[in-house]
Amino acid sequence: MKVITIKDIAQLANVSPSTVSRALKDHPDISSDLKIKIKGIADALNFKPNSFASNFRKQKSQLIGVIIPKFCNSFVPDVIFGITSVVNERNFQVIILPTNDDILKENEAIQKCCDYRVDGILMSLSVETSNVEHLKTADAYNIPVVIFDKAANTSNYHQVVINDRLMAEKCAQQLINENRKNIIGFFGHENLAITKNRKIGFSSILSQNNLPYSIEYASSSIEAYEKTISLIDSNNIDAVFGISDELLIGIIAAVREKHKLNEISVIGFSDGSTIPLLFPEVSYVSHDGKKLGYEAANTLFKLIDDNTFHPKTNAINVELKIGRK
Amino acid sequence: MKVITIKDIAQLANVSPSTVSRALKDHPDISSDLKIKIKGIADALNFKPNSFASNFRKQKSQLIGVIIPKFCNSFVPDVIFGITSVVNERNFQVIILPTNDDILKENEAIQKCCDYRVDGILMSLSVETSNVEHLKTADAYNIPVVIFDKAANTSNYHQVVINDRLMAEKCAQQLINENRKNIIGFFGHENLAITKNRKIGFSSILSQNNLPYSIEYASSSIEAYEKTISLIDSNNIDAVFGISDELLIGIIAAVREKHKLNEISVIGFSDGSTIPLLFPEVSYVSHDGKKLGYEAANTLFKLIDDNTFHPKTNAINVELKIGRK
DNA sequence: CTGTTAGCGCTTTCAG
DNA sequence: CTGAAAGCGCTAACAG
Repeated sequence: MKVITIKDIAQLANVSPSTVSRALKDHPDISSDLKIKIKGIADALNFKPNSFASNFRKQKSQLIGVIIPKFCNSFVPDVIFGITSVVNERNFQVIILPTNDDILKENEAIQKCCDYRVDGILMSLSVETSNVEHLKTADAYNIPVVIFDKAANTSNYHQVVINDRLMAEKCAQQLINENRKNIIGFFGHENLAITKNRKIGFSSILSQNNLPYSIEYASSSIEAYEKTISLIDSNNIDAVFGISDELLIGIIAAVREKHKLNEISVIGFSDGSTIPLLFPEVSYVSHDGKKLGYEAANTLFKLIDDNTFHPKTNAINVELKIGRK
Repeated sequence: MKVITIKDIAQLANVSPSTVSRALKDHPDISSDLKIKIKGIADALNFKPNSFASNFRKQKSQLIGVIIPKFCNSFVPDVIFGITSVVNERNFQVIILPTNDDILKENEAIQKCCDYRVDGILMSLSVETSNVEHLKTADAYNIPVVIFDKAANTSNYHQVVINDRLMAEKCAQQLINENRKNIIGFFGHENLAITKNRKIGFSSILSQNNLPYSIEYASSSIEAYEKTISLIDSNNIDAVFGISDELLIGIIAAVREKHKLNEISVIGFSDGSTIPLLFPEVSYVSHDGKKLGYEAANTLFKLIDDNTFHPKTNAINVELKIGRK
């Protein structure tokens, strides 16, 4: 079956292609009679404009590039869902480029976005990324960028993050309120601003209160699980903080296996999709990925619509939900 | 900063744009001296071909449309991850179009894929979709389609699914081996082939063995949780089957709250990302989303490369992992 | 081996 | 109010 173009309609209507183009987008210059006629023909033939061609002509792709390290857990998919909702609303499409936490792939992804002439980039940094120099490529193509979630501590780009430090402080404060005395904190990769900021918040409050605590690192559920198991065996811990759903799952698995769910307080950052229903005793900072996605995408569109908009870091509000004991 | 085009390079090299185009893609007609010269200039100017333009010219987008109902859980993201790996490997990009389980949006999504002239469509059906007539649109544009996971029971499209019926049979058989007598099965939306097939498998084995069982439906963790709570209160159930991670989480939460984890056997379909670590006592059919994604994307590329390839439904192998008691 | 030319489908001045 | 013509950046016949 042949795909209909503007030319075909023009021939049938005995007008020029430009007239068809104008009529179909309700250009005021075209008489309403002609509009009706042309639209009738277009409908009859089931004409759909080739958005590829029109975007090419307009030198915009109507594409937003989303660069992420991984799909892990439900947080990232939630963010993507939030982004996609906003982006589709504006009749753009999202292309997703995972970097697998590899800075080389991150570079390639930025380049791909430029090759595809995306109209904007949303990016969450890989653990290997300590500066954002490689985004200069996007600048050269005048593509606006918003960094979300895994951000840089200093950057000249817009950033949408959650208030990591403050919320980690609240977690620590909660453990103090519960009168915990022997606290462990599990964190992710040290390169990431979210690790740094959450660690600062967590540590500072405990130090101020002269409470002993120790810092552990883990990069998977299993690792967090194994470390927690041995910590429970060797120390008399009474509280564990986990920086993400992934680590919390390992921590909880270990605490449950050791039958310590009533004695050890577990707290951390979670999207609230799984843990609260299964373990209502766990307290968590509910970081809603969708909300972050909405915010990041909206910020990007502000930038697309008005490139005089000034770069800033925008922390969205999240809540600490106290577990039921 | 100006974006470099082939023309710029042609001027600097004193050759025609077509020569540049050919030289850059190692066309055998071009002398190697000239190739070196042209590539040198291109590198020096940091030229990157506008893939948008070249795709337009070649009438291909290098885009694969992925139409999914939701992002829920980690299964779908895993599938997308699998798809993206294969697709990126081939230098294509993925665009994701969520339908939110709405058949109207599904229609729109198909149309969007056509508008964007994607080179292939991977699609998982919405719960509202009972036939695949609307895919005719894609046929009209000669866009190959592969349906994955949430498939139609009869269709003329390629399908990549897991062997739902067989694996549900194995689950039922496992409960029989465990000598369970009072079994509940939780299923999702009745429209979906995966529900139908898993229900048939589950029911047939239990019926054959003259075991009583009852069928429940739930569309969220909470619903499964609430129904399980009241079933435990009112019946003397000793086993619960759940069709997905989402339902299993609700079921497990209820069983745990009622302190019945040792008495009630829980079994179902899961991606194995969360449940096994937290609840090693649960048996599950490990349906690996990545594998499904790889398979679906590879099938699509076979179709793109060779459109004489015949439609068929391809069930990938999965495994039942028995929980530790 | 290299250049000329036309054109992918659409939009948008410019001219009438 | 409508048409003619140019062009987005690249590719590929065709010609030499």
